[in-house]
Amino acid sequence: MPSETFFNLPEEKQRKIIDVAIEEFAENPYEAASISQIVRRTGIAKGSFYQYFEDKRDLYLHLFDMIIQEKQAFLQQTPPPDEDVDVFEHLRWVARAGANFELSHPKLAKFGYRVVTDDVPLPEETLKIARSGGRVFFEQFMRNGVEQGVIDPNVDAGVAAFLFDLITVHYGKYMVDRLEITPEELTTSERYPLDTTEGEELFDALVDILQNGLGPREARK
Amino acid sequence: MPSETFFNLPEEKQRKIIDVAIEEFAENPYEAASISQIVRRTGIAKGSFYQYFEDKRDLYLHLFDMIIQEKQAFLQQTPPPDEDVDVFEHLRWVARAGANFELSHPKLAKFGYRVVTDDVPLPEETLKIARSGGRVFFEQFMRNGVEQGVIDPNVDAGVAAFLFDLITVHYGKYMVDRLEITPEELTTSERYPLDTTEGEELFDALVDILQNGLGPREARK
DNA sequence: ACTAAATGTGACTGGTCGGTCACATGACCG
DNA sequence: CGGTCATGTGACCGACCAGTCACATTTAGT
Repeated sequence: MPSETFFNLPEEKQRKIIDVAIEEFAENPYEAASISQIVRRTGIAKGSFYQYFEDKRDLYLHLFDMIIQEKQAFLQQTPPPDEDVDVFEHLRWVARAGANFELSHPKLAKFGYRVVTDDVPLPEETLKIARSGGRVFFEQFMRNGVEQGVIDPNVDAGVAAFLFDLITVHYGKYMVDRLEITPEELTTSERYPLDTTEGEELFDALVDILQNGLGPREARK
Repeated sequence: MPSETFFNLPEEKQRKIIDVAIEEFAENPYEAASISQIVRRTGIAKGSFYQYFEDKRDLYLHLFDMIIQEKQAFLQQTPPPDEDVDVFEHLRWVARAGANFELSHPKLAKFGYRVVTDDVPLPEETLKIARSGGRVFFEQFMRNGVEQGVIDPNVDAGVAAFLFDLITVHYGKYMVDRLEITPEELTTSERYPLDTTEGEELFDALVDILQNGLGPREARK
């Protein structure tokens, strides 16, 4: 936890420190991220930094908490569809919200990505939740779908959840590649670049594959 | 490229160095992996190391080459099915071969995983190939499937290739988790732990989802 | 204006790193 | 033997790191 001294700081200074720190931890693996760099780039003295934070890990944990909160706030901004709507509609929302977050907060997303892939000094329990959280969530998801009769009960729920989890973590990055969205567009445009015809089509394509598979369609519909 | 001096070394010493180095680069991000550690753990002098390799990067590149070769040799050991076999059968082979490699060479797989996720000093072109290679390969794969009539031509090939790529990179790890395979089993058992009934079922489950989707099946077959 | 508490500062410590180099040891050959 | 050429060695260099601390500066209360 940052010290009270830190929270007494003018808000602008707080933000500057946090922003620079997030950038540093987004661009470098935890071990390589450098406090010396952070203080250099914020223009504060090393000693001041250590009056705000106990140590490197303390800063890291604080950033993690902030990002969790920011992401939750972001997701609640476009609330999920009702529980009883078609699960595929729900899945579509999850994928889209995740991708939009990645695009509108690329630094935060990069940070989050490192949390689940790098070696990082979070409490063991937190790590487990962050890493398997998706799977647990999606297994429930599958049960809902089966109940609704829109998911075949013979499908292996674990494998499906594994797929969903991968998708939420990686689909945003894929879309950025594919739509050739430049960093400038991310910061300048007001609307989310995925809320376009092209973007919607990509979500449709994904959900379609998951729903109907790759096999030929003549037999159905 | 390692110097001739290195290749003149007794084979056992070469292997020891390589093994320790792979372990170091598998366990740590490139920046955090330490030459000092490597020479400490192999028991050679720092100076000797720098007679074998130009620098850290040189060692890294050499390891990368070795791993590529080893993986290719491994894959050719169980050759792919004929080109004209059902693409889903082919996909099954790809996923299975990848997962088996991950299980029988966990250190190499970890190393390879870092290549595609970490920041790593490979030549730009090599990196691009390593990272997008899967997608390009799988797009061809999709074309074959459409020709065979086992893949619906309306499916978005790019999105499907994206899915395949994710799967080959991550499915092995998922299976190890799910089957609760311990590290000992990996080193002691002679046969690949995935060539079991349970393992086969997991491959079936995956291919089934990709082929038929998650939707209810009454309408088909 | 004086004081005391809060905040700011950067040189410094002890450590690790990648990489070098002057020198020691060994192997082979006459 | 002596000589020479390949190989081995570890102290050392400069750079950077996380973290500390004695001191300087600012702020606020009186």
